[in-house]
Amino acid sequence: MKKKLSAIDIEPVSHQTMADIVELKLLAFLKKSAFKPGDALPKEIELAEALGVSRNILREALSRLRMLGMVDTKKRRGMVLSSPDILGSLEKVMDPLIIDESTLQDFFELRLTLEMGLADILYIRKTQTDIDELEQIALAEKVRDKNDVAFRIKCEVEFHGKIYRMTGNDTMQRFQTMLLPIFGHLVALEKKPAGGKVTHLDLVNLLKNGTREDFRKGMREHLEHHFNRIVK
Amino acid sequence: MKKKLSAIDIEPVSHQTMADIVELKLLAFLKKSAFKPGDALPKEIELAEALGVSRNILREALSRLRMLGMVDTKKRRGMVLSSPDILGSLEKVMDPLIIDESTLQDFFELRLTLEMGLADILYIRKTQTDIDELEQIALAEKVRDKNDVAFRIKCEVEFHGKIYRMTGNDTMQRFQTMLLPIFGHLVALEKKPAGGKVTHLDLVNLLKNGTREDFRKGMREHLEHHFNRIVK
DNA sequence: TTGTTAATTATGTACTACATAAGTATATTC
DNA sequence: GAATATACTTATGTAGTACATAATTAACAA
Repeated sequence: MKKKLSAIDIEPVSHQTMADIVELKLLAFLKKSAFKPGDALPKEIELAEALGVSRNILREALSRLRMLGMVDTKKRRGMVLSSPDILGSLEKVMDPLIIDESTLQDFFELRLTLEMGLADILYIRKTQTDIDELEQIALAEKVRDKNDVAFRIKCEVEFHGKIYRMTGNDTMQRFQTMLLPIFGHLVALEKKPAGGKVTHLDLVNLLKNGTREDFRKGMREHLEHHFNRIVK
Repeated sequence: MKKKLSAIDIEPVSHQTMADIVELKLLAFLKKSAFKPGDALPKEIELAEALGVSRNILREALSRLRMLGMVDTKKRRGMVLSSPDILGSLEKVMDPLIIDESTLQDFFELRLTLEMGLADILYIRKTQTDIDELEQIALAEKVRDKNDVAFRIKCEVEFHGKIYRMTGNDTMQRFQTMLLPIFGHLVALEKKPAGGKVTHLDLVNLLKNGTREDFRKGMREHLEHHFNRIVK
C-alpha cells in the first residue's frame, strides 16, 4: 500500500538534535550493557558529563525514555531500568485524524488479518463460561432496532472485543482496542450498514458446535464486506 | 497470559511530573483542535506561558512528541504538526531482554495469529512474480546443511519475510520485522530444531495450486510445533 | 523495637543567556 | 529597476545556575 504523497519524493536533510543523539546513545547503552529491569542507572549529572551535554539535553532524552516506560525515576533514589509499556506509546499516536491514509488502510488490513487468525488461539483457550457470555452479548443485539447506528456499533465493539478477551492475550486485546477508532473511522465512510450473511449468533453457534475451520469460515463471511474494501 | 511478577501486586502511587501533564495536554490540544498535518503550531514561549510552565518543561514534553513524530520543528519557522511514525516508537522498545516474559509470550501469539490470518490478503494480492521469488527462496534452502543453525534461521526469516512483503502492506511487514527478535529469542530456548511436516516448498506449491484454505491448513501444520508452545 | 527529627542528596522546575539557522528587510551594484 | 549582497530579526537549540521537593539515611528519644 505504498503511496507517494508528493511528486518530489525526497528525504529532507536530517538535522538531528542533541536530544536525538543522546536518546539513541542511551537506548544503545541500556540494551548493550545487559541491564535488567530494576537495575539502578547512573545519575543525571554523571550521565550528562559522560555524554558531554548539558543536563537539560540529557533530561529531554530521559523524558522520552520515561514516556516509553523504559526508565523509572524517583527523587533521591535515582533512575532504574524498567519494563517498558510497549503499547503505551502506540496508544498516544493512534488518532485516525493524524495518521495518513495509507497507514490507516494498513492497520485496517492488519485488524482483519488478526481476526482471521484468531480461531487457532481461540480454540485452545475458549471456555464454556466465555462462550455463554459471548452468547449473551449476541442475544442482546436482537432486542433493539437495528437501524440505531450507535447501538449497532456498540454491539460490534462488544462482541469482537469479547472474542479478543477470550484469547487470554492482554496485548492482543489492547491492540484491538487501539485499532477500534481506525476501524470506526473507515467504516463510517461506508454508505449502508451492510452486515455479513453470518451473524454474531451464528458465530457463537459455530464456536459451540463447529470445528476451528468452521468458525474461521464463518468469520470470513461475517467480515466479507470488509474484505471487499481491500483492493488489489 | 496475565502473570503476577511479585507477590505484592500493587500499583505504586502515580507521581505525575509536569512534563507528563504537559504532554497529555498537548496531545489533547493537537487532537481536539482539529489540526491537520502541516499546520503551524504556537511557538514555545507562548505555549509555555499558556500552560503556566517553564520553557524547559514544555520542551521535555515537546521532545516526546517529536520522538513520536507528531510534531516537526525547524529553527525560526516554528513547529508543525506531522503524521507520526506509528511503529517508530515501538521499534525502540522492542528488545526481548527488556520486555517482561508474559508480554513476550503475548507477542509470540500475536505473530502466530497474524501468520494464520495472512492467507486472505495474500490471495488477494499475490502475483506470479512474487510466487516465483518465494519459490527461489524455498529452493535455496536445500543446498546447505540443515544442521547449520544460523543458516536455518536466515531461511526462516527470508521466507516468512517475503510472505509478509507479498501482502503489500508496509505496516504489517514492519511489524513482523519488529517481532523477529522476540520470535528468535523464544525459539532459541527450544531443544531441537523441530521443523513442521509441511515445508516451505510445500507452502509454495499450495500457493500455486491450492485454495486459500489449503494454504492456511498448510501454514497451520508448518507452525504446529510453535502452537504446541501455547498453553491453555 | 518503634517513632521522631534532622541532614543529605538526586530529581524536578524555573530562569537567564547565548548560539544557530532561517526568514525579512535594507542596501548596493549593474 | 532587477539582481545580488548585507544586515537584521526571530524562534528554536544548548548551556549553565539556582532552588524546590521528596526520599533516604542517620541520629536520637521514648
